[in-house]
Amino acid sequence: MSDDDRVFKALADPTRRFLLDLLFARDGRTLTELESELEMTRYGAMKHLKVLEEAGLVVTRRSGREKLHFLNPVPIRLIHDRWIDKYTERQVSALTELKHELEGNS
Amino acid sequence: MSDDDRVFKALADPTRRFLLDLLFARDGRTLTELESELEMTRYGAMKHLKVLEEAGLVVTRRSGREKLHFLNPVPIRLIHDRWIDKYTERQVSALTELKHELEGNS
DNA sequence: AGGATAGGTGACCAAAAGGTCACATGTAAA
DNA sequence: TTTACATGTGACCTTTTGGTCACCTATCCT
Repeated sequence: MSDDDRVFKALADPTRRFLLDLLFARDGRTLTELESELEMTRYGAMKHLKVLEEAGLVVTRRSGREKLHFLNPVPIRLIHDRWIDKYTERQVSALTELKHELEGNS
Repeated sequence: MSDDDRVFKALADPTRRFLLDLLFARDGRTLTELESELEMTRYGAMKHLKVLEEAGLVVTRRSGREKLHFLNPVPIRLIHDRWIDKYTERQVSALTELKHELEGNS
C-alpha cells in the first residue's frame, strides 16, 4: 500500500479523526488517556492509533511503560497541495472563510 | 452520515483520487471519457463518481444526453483548515516545500 | 518477589465497501 | 421511426474494515 493511500484510509474513519482532534487540542497523551474519551474498548482504540501511526499522522515516543502520542500535520498539508494549486488557492481560501463566517465559526 | 464523513470516505479510495486527478488536469469530462481511463467497467466508474458527487468534491451539469463533471476544491481546503492552524501553517508549509524539493517535484 | 498498571497480539465475527451484471431510460442522428 | 449512444438502477458476490475477546509482555511500586 502506498503512503498516501495509508493517509487517506486513516482519515476515512470518524473515530480516527476524533483522535486527531484530541491530539490537535493537546499533544503527548497516552493510549489509556485517549481510550477513555472513546465509546469503545482499549483494543479498538489501539487498532485506530496503529492505523494513524502507520500513516504518519501520529508519531509516538515511549516513556517507561507509557506510550505518548503526537499529531503530525505534514501529511494533511500534502493532501491540500495535491488538488489546490497556488493560482486558485487565493479564491478557494476566500470561499472557505466565507463559509466559516456564515456558519458562525469565524 | 455527516458532510465531512462523506468527503473523507470519498477520498479513501485510490480510484476516486485518480478521478479527481483527472478532473484537476482538465474539467468538464463526461462519464464515458472518464471511464475510458479506468481499469474497470462503466458501472464501477459510475459508483465512484456518485460517491464523489454526494461528497461535493465533484459537481455536474447535464448537456443533452451527456453529464459533465467538474472538480470542486472547497472541501479539500476545509480538511486542511481542521488540523493546521494559522500559527503553525508557516512552518508546515516550509516543511512540505522542502519535501517537494527533495523529491525533485519542486 | 509479587501485585497493579500500561501496552501488545492473533483469531474471530458482523457490517460496509468495491466491483459486475441484467435490465431500463432518455437523447441524438439517420 | 428505427438505431445507436450516454447514462441510470437494483440485486448480487467478494473483500476489506471496525470492533471485541482471550491471552501475553513489560514496567512500576511496595
